[in-house]
Amino acid sequence: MNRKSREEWATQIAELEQKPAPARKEPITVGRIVTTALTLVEAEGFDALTMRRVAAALQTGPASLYAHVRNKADLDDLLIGTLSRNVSVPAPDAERWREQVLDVCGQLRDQFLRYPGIARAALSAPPANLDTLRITEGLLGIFLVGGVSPQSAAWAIDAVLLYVSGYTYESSLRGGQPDRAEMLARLRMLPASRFPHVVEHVDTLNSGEGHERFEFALRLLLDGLATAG
Amino acid sequence: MNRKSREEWATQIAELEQKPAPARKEPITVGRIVTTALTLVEAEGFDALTMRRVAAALQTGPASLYAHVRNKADLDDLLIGTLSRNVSVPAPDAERWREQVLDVCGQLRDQFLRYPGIARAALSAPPANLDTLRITEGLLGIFLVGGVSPQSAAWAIDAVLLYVSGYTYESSLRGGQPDRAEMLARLRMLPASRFPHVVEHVDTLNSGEGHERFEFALRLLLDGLATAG
DNA sequence: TCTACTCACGAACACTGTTCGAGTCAACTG
DNA sequence: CAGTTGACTCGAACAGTGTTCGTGAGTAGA
Repeated sequence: MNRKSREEWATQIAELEQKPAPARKEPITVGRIVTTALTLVEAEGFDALTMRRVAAALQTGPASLYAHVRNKADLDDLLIGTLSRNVSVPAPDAERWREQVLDVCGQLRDQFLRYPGIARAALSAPPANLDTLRITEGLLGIFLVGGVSPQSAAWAIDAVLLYVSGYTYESSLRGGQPDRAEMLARLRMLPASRFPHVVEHVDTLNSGEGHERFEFALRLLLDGLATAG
Repeated sequence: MNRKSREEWATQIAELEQKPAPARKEPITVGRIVTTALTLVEAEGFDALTMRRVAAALQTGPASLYAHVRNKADLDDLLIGTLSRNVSVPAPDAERWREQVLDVCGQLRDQFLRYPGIARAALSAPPANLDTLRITEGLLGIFLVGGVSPQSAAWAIDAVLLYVSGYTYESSLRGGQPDRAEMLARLRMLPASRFPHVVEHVDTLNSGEGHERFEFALRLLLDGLATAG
């Protein structure tokens, strides 16, 4: 029994003493990572989503996450997938196809707005995600039953989803009303000589409560579709 | 003459020796920073745009930039402003207002595509930038002369600019054809039971050469405008 | 009981944006 | 002409980022 084993013996005893119940830490899973990440984004925004912070919330180090998730980008995709799984696509109804599209887009919008800034991940996400494809599939069915040609439908879906992501991203950036008041004040300072139309319609430019702008843009797209075939 | 001054004396002599022509380094200006940043983005993309790399290209340290630029976000704004200054807005022509809008959007699109990924900065940029407001002003004039109501014009401009940014951002992410072939292959692997429409129209979904999708979406918006007033 | 094998994770690496404070130089002022 | 002011430069550092490596612990199978 040499010196070294004496030390080991001592540490063993010490461990015995100070570990009454380490309680077998609950194992890390992809699901736990995703839900932790989502609550983090919901509370503090997408910029606060950090491998380190997710790991800390799970009471571990960042290295532990990489056994379940390839990348941060991979994690972002998982989040978008989870959000997409929360929108329900209705069975196509030829009479109400426009409203159905608006409904799906509205659901997606609300999901994105609930997690501020996450739309950036949606813009960066690869389009071959299974969960987002489910939405594409559903929209495609709705468009086709509405009499839209496959070509137009495909491109329209692209445009519509792009708009939803862009809209929600912008919305979550420009957060509150103070920002809006500030911008109005700045717009009023513009010289009317160089910006005649902007100055004249400054109030109109900033109008639009709730999601009026959102619906307006989407209806524009859909109405154009109906006329163009 | 103590020890310290001897050292100073020595370093003075050494400097005299080794500085035949330090050539008075050209001073850093906002303009030099912006052009340096733009060439960097053009060559390596927006993700490579780093204060350190800009500083290195100017043969200095990152701290030197902060005397001319408040933030990295501030630098991003300057870049967007510079790009916006490169698009020329035509004098409104009631007969051709739709084509004029498409023209302006096309210019903006080409500017953004030339500097891959910079559209993200456009999405994050505050809307009260003087240079982007010049474009808004121009578009507003075109819409109004085309008989569009101020309300619709304001919202349509928002939608159109948002679409341009989103489109160019996505385009510069999904870079080349290998990516596209890969995605096509993946789409073909989908089970037709769950994704009937996607599988059936897989080729249509990925069609669209050049900027066909771009023009399609914008025309949809503008045509809808014409009918909706 | 011994051996694989998967998972957890401390430590480190190479980055990032940003600040501080000391130093340098040009231009205005008395 | 001397002196001071104020703008500019920039080395060093700080706190934070994503990611990898190697070690170690625990479980499952032979």
